[in-house]
Amino acid sequence: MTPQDSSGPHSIMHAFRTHHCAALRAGNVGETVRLSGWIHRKRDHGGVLFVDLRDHYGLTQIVAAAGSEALALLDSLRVESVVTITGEVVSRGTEAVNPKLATGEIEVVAREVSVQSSAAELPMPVAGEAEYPEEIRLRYRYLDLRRERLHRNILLRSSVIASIRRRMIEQGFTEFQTPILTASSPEGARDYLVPSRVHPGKFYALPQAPQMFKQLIMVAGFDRYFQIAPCFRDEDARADRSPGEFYQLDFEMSFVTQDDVFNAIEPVLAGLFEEFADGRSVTRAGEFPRIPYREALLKYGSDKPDLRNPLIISDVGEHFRGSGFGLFARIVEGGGFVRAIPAPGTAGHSRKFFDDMNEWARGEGFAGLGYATRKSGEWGGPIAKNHGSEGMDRLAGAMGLGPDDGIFFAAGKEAEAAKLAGAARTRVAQQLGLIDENRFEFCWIVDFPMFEYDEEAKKVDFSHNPFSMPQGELEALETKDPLDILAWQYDIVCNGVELSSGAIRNHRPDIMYKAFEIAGYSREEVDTNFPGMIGAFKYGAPPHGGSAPGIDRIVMLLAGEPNIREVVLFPMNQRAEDLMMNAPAPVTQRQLKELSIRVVADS
RNA sequence: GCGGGUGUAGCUCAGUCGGUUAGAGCGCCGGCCUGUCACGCCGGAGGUCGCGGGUUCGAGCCCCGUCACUCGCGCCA
Repeated sequence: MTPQDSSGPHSIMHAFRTHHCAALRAGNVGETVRLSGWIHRKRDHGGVLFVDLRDHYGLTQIVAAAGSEALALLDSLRVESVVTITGEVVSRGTEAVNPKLATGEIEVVAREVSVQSSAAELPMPVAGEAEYPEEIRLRYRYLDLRRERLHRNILLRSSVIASIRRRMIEQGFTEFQTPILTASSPEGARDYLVPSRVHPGKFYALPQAPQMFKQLIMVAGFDRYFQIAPCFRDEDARADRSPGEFYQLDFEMSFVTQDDVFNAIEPVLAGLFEEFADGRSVTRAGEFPRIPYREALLKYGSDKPDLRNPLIISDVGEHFRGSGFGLFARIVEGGGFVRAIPAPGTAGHSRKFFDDMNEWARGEGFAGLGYATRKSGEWGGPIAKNHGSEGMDRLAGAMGLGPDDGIFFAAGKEAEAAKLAGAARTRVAQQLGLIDENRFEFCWIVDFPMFEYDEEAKKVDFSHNPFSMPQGELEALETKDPLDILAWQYDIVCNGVELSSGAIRNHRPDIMYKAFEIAGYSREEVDTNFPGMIGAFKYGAPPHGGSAPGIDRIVMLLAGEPNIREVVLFPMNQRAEDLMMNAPAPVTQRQLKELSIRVVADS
């Protein structure tokens, strides 16, 4: 660690420390050492004062003896003051050993104390694990970051990024940097704009992702690009989505099929997660399940299914056609859907359990969640009563349920039924404790539809990424119903968290013009909006594809944190404000004038 | 933009049916204590009950509005 470690007590003392605060052991007893750090806790016994001294590495107990100058000085300092302590390492003796501390066998008797910086009364304590309001945590982020949990998360993040770089390079990838000041893209999320001084009235945009650039890197003849890439999107926050900015493991490969991309990245992700799994199991590389988009919506009610959840949704509408349960019969006959979610082993659950689920569904904005109870094969609840035991038996048989398994029902138009069924599947599994927290379950969602019908605009539009290669290429675009065309597009999902979406790109101008034509865009519009890319593709572009797993979400999963702010050093709040730096903030008239900007007061 | 939750001491929270002077723990300040490690003990300071309005003899509590934080929906090619 330091040159003094091996050279004994008579070496030249460093100004601040000979050891860090997790270094000293029984073997150092008798040495004179110097430590620097924060006063983590003080325990004043009158005749003797204990101080836990903390730095980046850990804690060491300092003792100040009765009547010493050290005691008087330390006693006068508040916790979180920064001090340098010089003193002798002594053994604690068997009774006083603290097994919870790496340095618990020893303590340092303070002979000399110098104050580097004294701390004012704290707005939030550093020691301990109590919860504090987000606003205070963000405003005093440097204090929050001193706390053990956050400190550990940020170090984990650093280790994860280092591991990713190593693994990507091992897979033959090369890291490149792409521009931060670039052009606004008409598709996608709202951009962050940056005004141009030299070009009044014109704006740069911060990249939502280096999408265009990485494709151009492939056109430029490089192969296997990656970047730990900052991305900027002006979208509202979620627990797993930072407002403003986030980082992606952005990568792209040339001359690849979808399988080639999967084969390249599965070992990176599986290896990374195994490295930091800390005892939790991880889906093995080469064994990530591939679930078609439509199947995911049916079986899991979501395009980002949590495969730790064993419940599978069934489409049971046909069972209710002409049924005595009129509500479902009418929904099915009107072209709607009924989806069933198993509630295994709920024979002993109270009526309240089922009613509470219905209440929850209403609270989420749905019409309601139906249910049928079952105990030793006997059905209960209004749906079963009206539908009849025989019909219920057939339905449960088709779902493969046992005599003590209840059922929840989500009914409505296709999208609504799927969404409710998916939310209910998650909720039921949580309530019944069916989700194993000690697993990382990866899957690919594949075969996304290329187009969808936009009800609002009354036209066919791209359903996800307009630059994906349609399956069947030009022939499919020219011969198939657009709504039946699938794209070479895929998402990586882990434990119900969407880590990324990616695609085999459309590298052929003729196919691109045709795809945009189906979505109602002219050749001229394509040329105007995407000049860099469409222009480049005219001079020989390799088939290529890639993806971009979110770094923040990966660290969140590995750290077991429910909120992305816990794995970001200096996050913004939900309204995209940095409370510590006070951003965004007004700027001077002079700055605005230089940029030819006039701010108009709004409403 | 919309919906749910929260808002009482620096921090975490309690506060009964609307009732007299709003409490506790931590922290802070003062004092005591030589083996603690979430040290302990005694004492003290500290409150616009988010803000505004209303109902009432009386509001931390009820009503209306508003603000802040947060979770979700929309949004996120």
